[in-house]
Amino acid sequence: MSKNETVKPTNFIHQIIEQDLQEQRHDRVVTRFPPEPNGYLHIGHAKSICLNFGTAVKYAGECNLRFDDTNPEKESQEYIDSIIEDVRWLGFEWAGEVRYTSDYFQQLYDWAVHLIQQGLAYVDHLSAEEMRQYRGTLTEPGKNSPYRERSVEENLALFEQMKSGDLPEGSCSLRAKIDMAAANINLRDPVIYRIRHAHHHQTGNDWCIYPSYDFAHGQSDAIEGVTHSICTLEFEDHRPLYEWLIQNLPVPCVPKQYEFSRLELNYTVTSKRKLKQLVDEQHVSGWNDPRMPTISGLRRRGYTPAAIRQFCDMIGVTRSNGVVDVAMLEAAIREDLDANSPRAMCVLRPLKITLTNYVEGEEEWFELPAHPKDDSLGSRRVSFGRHILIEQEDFEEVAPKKWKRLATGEAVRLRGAYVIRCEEVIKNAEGEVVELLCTYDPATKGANPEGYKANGVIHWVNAERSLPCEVRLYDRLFSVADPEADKTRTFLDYLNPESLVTLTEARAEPGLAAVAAGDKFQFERMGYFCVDSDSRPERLVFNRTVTLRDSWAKIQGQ
RNA sequence: AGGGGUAUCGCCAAGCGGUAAGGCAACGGGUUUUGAUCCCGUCAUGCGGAGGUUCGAAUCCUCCUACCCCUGCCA
Repeated sequence: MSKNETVKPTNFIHQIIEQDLQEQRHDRVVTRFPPEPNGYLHIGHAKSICLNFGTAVKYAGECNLRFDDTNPEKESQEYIDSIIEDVRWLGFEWAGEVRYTSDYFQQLYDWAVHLIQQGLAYVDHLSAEEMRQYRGTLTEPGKNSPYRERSVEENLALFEQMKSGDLPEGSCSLRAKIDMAAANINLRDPVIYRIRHAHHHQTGNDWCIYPSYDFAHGQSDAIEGVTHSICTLEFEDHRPLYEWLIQNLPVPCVPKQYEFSRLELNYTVTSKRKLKQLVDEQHVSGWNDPRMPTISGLRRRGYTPAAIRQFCDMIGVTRSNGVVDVAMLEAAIREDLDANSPRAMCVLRPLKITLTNYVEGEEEWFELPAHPKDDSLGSRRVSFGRHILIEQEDFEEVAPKKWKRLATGEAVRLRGAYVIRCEEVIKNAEGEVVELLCTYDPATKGANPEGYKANGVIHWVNAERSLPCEVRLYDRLFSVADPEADKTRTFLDYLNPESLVTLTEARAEPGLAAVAAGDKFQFERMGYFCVDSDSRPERLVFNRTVTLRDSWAKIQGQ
C-alpha cells in the first residue's frame, strides 16, 4: 500500500486501527455505540457517536447501536426512543437491528454458570455493607469472603436459586473469584450478577437477576464481533477485568477496549444526573429545552447535525482531559448557518418611523436575494411603505463615535430599500423616544445617495405588512465557565438568569408567513434563528440559535 | 512506595529523534447595501520542572511537580 493510499489517521484510535488492519489482526472494523437508556443524549455522547459511527464509515466497517440495559430500575422506553431519534438525526445508521444487552441475557447467564463450573465465580451472602468492609481500601488489601470457597455444586444450586426468584434483593450476589488483594479494586472479586425484582423494559419479568456492566459489556462486544470497543477514560481501570472475563469465557472472539477522554464544555454541565436535575426541578422546560446541551435541546435551538459533526471533528479525540470552549461549538454552527440559511429581516424591538414624504397608502415590493453569496437560495419579496419599523438599538439621538446607524439629522440606508434621514424625534411623557419622523430619498433605490453619505445599513420591516412574532433569545445556561468548580455551592447557584429573554413585540418580513418548525434563517444583523415547535401561523415563534459575530459590541466594550 | 492515567499558545490539537501544523479565541488591516461573511497579516527560540543520553530531544532515560479516575449488588 503506497503512502497516499493509506487513510490519514485523525486520532490515536485510528492509528491503532490502521496498524491492526495492516498487520492483519483484523480484516474489518466493528464498533458499537452503547448508551444506557437512562437519560437523553448530550453533546458528550455526540463525540462518542461521531467517533464510533465515524470510524465505521471511515474504514468501511460497521457500528452497532446497543442499549446497555442491565439496570432496569433506571431505564425506560422513553429514553430508548429519544436516543434512536438522536442518533439518526445526527446522520448515522447502525448495522442491522437495534441491539440490547438484554438480548444476550440467556447467553450471559450460561457464561456465568460456566465461570462457576470453572471455579471462577461464587455466590456470596455478604451484605452490601459487609462487602464494602471486606473490600479493603485504596491503600489496604481486601480480605476473602467466608463464602468464597464453596463447592461448585453449591454455587450452581445457589445461583439457580437466585434466578428462580425465591431470594430477596440484596440477600446474595454472584462474584467473580479473582483477587481480593489486587491493587486494582475492580479485580477484588467484582459482583457480576445481582438480584433485582424489577420489571425490565425489554424482557419484562423474565429475569430477576441482572448482570453487572462489567460482566455484560465485554461479552456483548464479543457476541457482536466488535473489534474495537471504544469507551471513556473512567473505564480504563476496568480493562483488566474486561480482559479477564474474555479470557476465561468461551467467547467467539476477542474485542479490545480503548479509552478516550470525555468531552467537557464550559458554561454548561454534561453529567446525566445534573441534566436530569435541571429537568426534574424545572429549571428548564424539559430535556429538549434549547438551553440544554442535549442533542434534542441543540436541535430545538437550531443546531444542525452537520455543525455538531463538524464540532466533533474540531475537538479531536485524545486521552487528555480538557474543557472545550463553547465558542468552538458556536463557530461550528455559524459556519454552517452562514453558508446555508436564507436571510430575512426581523425587527426584535420595534421603533416606529413615519416617512413624511412617502405617500400614505402607497406600497412597493422589493425583490431581495435570500443569500448574499449563494443565488441558488433564490430571492424573497419585502414590502415597503410610509410606516416602517426599525430596531430600537439602531437609533441614537446623538450619534456616538463610529456610529453606523440612524441618529437625529443623519442618514442611514434601509437594507435593500432607500436611504432615509431622521428629521424629528417624538417622545412620550417619560421622555422616551416613541417615534421618528423621517424623509426618504427616492433617488437612492439601488443607487448611492448623491452629495452625501449614509452612515450605514440597518434592517427594517413595513409596519403594516410585517408579521407579529415572539422571539426567544437564548444565551448560555450558566453565567460562569465552570459551574461545578466551587464545591461549597451547587451548580444551580450559577444558572444564568438571562439565559432566556422572551420578546413579544417582534415583527418579521411578510415572506416568513409560511414557515414550518425547524426552518432556519439569518435575521440580518441580529443572528441565526429557527422556527420553534410552539410556532403557529398566526403567532410565529423563533429561537435564537446563536448571535452573529459582533465587532461593534467589542468596540463598545473597549 | 495503593492502582491507573494526563501534561505542547487563552481553549482544542498535530507532532512518534532532524530543529514547534491546524482550528477556536484575540489583535491589526482590506472588501462589503448585514459592524455578518470573505480576504490579508500578527500570535510558542518554546513543548509541566530539573537533570541526563545524542551531532541533534516536545519526542529516549532518570527524578520531581500538578491535575484527572478508582473503595455501587450504577454505567
